[in-house]
Amino acid sequence: MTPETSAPSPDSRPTRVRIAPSPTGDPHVGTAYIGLLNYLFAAQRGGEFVLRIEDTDRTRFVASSEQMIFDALKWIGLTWNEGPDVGGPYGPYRQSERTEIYREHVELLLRSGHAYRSFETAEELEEVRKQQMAAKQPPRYNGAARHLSQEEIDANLAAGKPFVVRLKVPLEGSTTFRDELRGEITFDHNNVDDQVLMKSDGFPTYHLANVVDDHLMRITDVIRAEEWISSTPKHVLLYNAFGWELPKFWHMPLLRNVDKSKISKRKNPVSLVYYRESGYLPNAMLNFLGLMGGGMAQPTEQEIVSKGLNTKEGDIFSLAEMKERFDFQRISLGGPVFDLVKLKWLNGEYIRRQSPDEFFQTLRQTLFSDAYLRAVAPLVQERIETVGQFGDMTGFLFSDNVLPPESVWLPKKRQPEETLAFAAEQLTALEASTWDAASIEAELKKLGEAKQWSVKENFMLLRAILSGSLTSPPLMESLVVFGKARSLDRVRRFLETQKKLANQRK
RNA sequence: GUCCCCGUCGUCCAGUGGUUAGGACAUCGCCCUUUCACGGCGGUAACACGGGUUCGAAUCCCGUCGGGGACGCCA
Repeated sequence: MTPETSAPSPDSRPTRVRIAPSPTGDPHVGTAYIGLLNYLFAAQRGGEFVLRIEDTDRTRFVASSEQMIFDALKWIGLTWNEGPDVGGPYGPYRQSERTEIYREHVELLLRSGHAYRSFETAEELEEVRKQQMAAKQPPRYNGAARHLSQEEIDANLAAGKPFVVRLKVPLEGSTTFRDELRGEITFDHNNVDDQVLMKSDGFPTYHLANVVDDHLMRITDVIRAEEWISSTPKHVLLYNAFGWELPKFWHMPLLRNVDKSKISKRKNPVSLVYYRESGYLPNAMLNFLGLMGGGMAQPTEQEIVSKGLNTKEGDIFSLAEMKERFDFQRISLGGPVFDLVKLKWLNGEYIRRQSPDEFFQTLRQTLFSDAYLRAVAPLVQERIETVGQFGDMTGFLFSDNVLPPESVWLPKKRQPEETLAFAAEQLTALEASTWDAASIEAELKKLGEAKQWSVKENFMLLRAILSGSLTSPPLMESLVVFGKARSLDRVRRFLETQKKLANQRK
């Protein structure tokens, strides 16, 4: 293990960091947050920032996601030196294109006795896990396959039985690693599971792929979210098994919902697409993310005086200033709440600082872009008699705060409670739906049938939530044009508001 | 439940043994203003608790409590 020392980094390798998003859906604010941190870290040390796509999960793979991630990161102003789109000397940068590499490395581990094949099915494991939970035991793999004889293994292999490869965690002892922000962290090996390294479909899990890639890509500092701390011992064990030098680990605090739980789409808009489409400015978003965790030193009294700063200026800074002053050692470890109220204030500051022409350009590029107007126009062309009526019909597509009164959203033969419950179901159905008119309609109808809601009741409720009115352009088309991220948010906000109102009445 | 991490106003951050515990957002009041917003001024509001260490603890140590994360053939 590395001896404890406060001397400058023993390895004089050039700094290389990476962001490794998984293309499973919309680009996430957490990705932007960790991306920003990695970007700054590299920029401050003259290092390289690598973008690697972790697409080893076939079941959750979303084809459109990768491009959306690129676009979203570029939108907030981050660029990378190496990645699937720009190439680089350590490619390929898509894990699905590196399967041969992982196969070779698994073979190495198998041969050196650091890993073993395991033939249980996912169902069998699930069963065991349930029993363990019921018996209040920690849910863990029991290590049965460790004891398979070579004959048994060969027989299973010959029979074509699917298998996974697991890490053989030592039964005794513990693993200690250094977190650059927290100091040493120790895990007893009896609390570390025999992690699956390669799935039965031949794809590696994150744990194997990230270690192999980080090493091969010469990553010096692993800057990732705190949720990874408990699997870091597995990674350390892997580095040791391969005989590789450890990178430094920096675990960043997790962004939180208002209730302090890990930020999630159920409780907070997390899609960068949502923020872009709702008219948040990219530099405001980046500034806000820089505020999370407190890595930016506040300006000193002298700076405030010499630069003539307002007191609130301490919270307002650009990417360039972050490169200059952001200090990783200052990061506070309490998980910061992603507070939309403050984000909105910050965004307002940025809007007010734009010149009239800049603001005009912002409008033309967002809410009044040609693309958006082109999409909205066909919804109303045959429904209006003067162009002046355009706003009357489409206001909800240009508004942020649409909230129908109960007289509008409550169907005649329904109670408020069952209606809100159904709206929550609609939200779930919409979340799961592909975003085109036919798919949305099918999902909603399926739900209506299951819950005994007529098509009319079903669609009118959603129409009321989306448009705030009983009259609107065609529902499905409106949803499509308004966009998935914003539509979901509108339903979510409707439900939250009604919940609050109900609580007030009590 | 087990393991790990964390703990200053409602929220985001300052504070690294001696401060009237500071700023920003939010909130409340006043001013500006035809309205709203912006802007200006002011107020309410926090060291989770209990033990130590020390002349002195928000700051150091221990415990309790609280919050969070992980415990997947997801990342």
